[in-house]
Amino acid sequence: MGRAPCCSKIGMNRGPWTPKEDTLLMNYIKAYGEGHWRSLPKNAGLLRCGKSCRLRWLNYLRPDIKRGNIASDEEDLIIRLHSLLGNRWSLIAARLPGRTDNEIKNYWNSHLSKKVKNSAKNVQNDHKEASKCVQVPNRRKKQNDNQDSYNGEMIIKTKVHQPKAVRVSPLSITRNNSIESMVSGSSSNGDGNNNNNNGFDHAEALNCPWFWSDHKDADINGGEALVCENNHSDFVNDYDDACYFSCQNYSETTENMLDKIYEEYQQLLEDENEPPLDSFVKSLLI
DNA sequence: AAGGGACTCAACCGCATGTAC
DNA sequence: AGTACATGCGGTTGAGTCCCT
Repeated sequence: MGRAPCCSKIGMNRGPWTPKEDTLLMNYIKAYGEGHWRSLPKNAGLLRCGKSCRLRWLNYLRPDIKRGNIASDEEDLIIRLHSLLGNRWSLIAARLPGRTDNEIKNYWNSHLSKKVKNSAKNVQNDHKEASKCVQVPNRRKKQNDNQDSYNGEMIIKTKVHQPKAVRVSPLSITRNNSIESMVSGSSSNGDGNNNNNNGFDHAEALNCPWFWSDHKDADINGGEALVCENNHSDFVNDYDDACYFSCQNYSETTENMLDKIYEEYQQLLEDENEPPLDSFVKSLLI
């Protein structure tokens, strides 16, 4: 006997969502917060599987979803993070504010994988051409083996770490965006039912390119979205303010920050005294 | 204009993990 | 400790659209 389905599919709507369904879902989440996905469709009057509702919310309806084309700096970061993390889409998405893992995965599969493959091919050809003319000393050659090019710039080719897919808790990625704090980790309160807003620090949010919340399910950057249970209205207002602020400042700060994040990843890789990437990635996970 | 292949992306699926009891 | 349920993740699918012939 196989695993029981997540919900009865009899009488359920499938396929594309209608605007009416979207409205029902948005209104419900606005009023009661997200979570409890299994019971949500029934309570919201939707003929949808809970999983489907969750996906629709996370990938499409969340207010912090960033629409529009992926910018070149984002693209660059995706490529670099993918070289480090492999197909860990949720981890990669966690470093790209407003982007969903699904979006990044699709973008990778439709655009970047080919682009990277072509770049690799070109580099290979270039190396072939170059080796016809110049004998590269072994040591130098070895160094070149660790590099790849993308859009004319050299990027470091590192071993792709592809551990078994594990669930990622957004809490493990702390809100000051530093690797040190990621490794040391901010602790979870372990409380799945958060009615308290005590984690939402507006001032702190305003100091971040995008804000981080202690609220277990309110990490807009970690693939999780705003949750507000009963006292949602104030929280939503704070959230909207923070979002507005983060959008305004995002473009000014993101590029440097993304580079910084990547440099920190690299630093960990290069520093022999530090735990290997495997440990680092584990430190991102609970 | 038609048709068919390529591409995109929302949605689905199965499995792994977390959590409550 | 064991079990059932809830949730998250990555792979895959398929409908819609675009583009070329």
